[in-house]
Amino acid sequence: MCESTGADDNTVLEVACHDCGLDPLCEVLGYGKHELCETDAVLMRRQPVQRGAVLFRPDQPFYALFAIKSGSFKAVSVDLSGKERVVGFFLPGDLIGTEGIANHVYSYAVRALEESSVCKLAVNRLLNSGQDTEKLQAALIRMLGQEVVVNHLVTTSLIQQNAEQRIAAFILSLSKRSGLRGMPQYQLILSMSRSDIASYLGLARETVSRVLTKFQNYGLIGLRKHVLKVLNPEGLEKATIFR
Amino acid sequence: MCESTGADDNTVLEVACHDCGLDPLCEVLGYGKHELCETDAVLMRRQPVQRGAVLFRPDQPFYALFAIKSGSFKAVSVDLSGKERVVGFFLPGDLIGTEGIANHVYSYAVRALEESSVCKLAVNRLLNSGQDTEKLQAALIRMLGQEVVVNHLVTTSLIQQNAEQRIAAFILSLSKRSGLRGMPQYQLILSMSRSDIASYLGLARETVSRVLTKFQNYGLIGLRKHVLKVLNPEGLEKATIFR
DNA sequence: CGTTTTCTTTGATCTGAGTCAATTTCTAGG
DNA sequence: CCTAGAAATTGACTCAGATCAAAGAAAACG
Repeated sequence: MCESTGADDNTVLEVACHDCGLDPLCEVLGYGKHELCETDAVLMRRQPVQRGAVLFRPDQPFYALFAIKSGSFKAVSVDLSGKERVVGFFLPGDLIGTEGIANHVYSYAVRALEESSVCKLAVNRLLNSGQDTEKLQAALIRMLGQEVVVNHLVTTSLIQQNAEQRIAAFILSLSKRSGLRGMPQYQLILSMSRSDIASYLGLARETVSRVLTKFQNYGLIGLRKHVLKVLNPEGLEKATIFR
Repeated sequence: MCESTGADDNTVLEVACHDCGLDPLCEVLGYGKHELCETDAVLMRRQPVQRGAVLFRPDQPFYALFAIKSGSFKAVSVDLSGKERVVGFFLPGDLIGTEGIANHVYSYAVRALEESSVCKLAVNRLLNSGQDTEKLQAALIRMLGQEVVVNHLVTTSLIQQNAEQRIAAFILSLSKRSGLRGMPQYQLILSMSRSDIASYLGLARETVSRVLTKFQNYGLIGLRKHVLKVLNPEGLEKATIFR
């Protein structure tokens, strides 16, 4: 084994492979058992990533998919007017880079929000890997199909909602994703800044701040520094509905 | 041949197959040459659809992908609060139903906005079709990958924009899609109602109305009934940027 | 450890877009 | 062709959330 996570700090939260978005492919590849830490490996597991490090930049040729093992990332793209916008957050188990499959280049920059680790699948080496092509393709189809579903849900809900609804939905989405990946559902680390959240949700950072304190006053959440506790999930759920 | 488009009306605008989103699959299937109009066919081409007719409803089991040959459709879903929301418009060449691939059910209703025709690919019959599975899968991957790219673009842009920017971007997106599919780029038919546009963009229908007249006054577009002419594409492009 | 810089919160004000209401225009049906 | 109902436009008013401003809390760094 060559796991170099370093810290045996028990606060490091990792997804189990069977809860990860890349799992369909890893399964076909036998979890890369025979090629761990080889530089030319198709699947490289648990690569450490420093806080602030960049996985890839826009217009860089597509060469790999990433799955987050631990930590978190943000996706940033620069729009036509030159402004930076956060276009996504990624948590353990999430899949990064799927747009590159059709585009052949990445379309945004992805930056680590904290000390993290990723599994890296070198797609360009996949076809020469001697694996069963049909199974690989089937796995890719499952993953892409899932991606389409999730993206569409995000889109259609955010556009129609006001500030409170967006923020309630944002918190619940973090919470649900975390739970789905076998991690604590009601205790979240907001590793991104308020400005990042605001940019992602299309709000001013002052609004994010105000709504978060409002939610605290209502007892929906507890927030201390960057640790967010979901105290009343049903209440938050209702907050996403009423207008 | 058994093309039953009926009307030889030369105003009916159709995409050519090589401009269609379903083409990667149709190509593999040899465009269904040998099975036109068979009821158990894998690929059924140019099925006529009445104005107002429904292709599928939410929660209905996934069984087919559709590609629009002519006409237009809207996707409608009902949110948690019970309100109907337009979540997408489809033009000739667009692919409908991709979310069903992973979900196994459709997630919204799709309704024809006018007299239309579609090509229908019975996915459940695809695997038993005796075709080369590897090629079929590769085609599906290309299509899904494309879908991921397009969806993400739509999402991230709409959320950050004000009313004028959204409407300018909406018009340009219709225009570009139309041009991309080999159809007139600067003369569009707005087959959907103002309310539909408003619902899709997350605006009030009065706002859509006001902005459209503003754009007319600025000479960016010409609008008579449901025929929209893009008079100044660069101007519209700028309108998507400045805030 | 103190200093600087960045991030966050809170308050005051302003504005874009929603809502309500009244016409006007379009469409479908007889 | 006329008429009823639906869709679209236009105006007046209101309010959610942006912007501006300033103070307070954390993080970064020599």
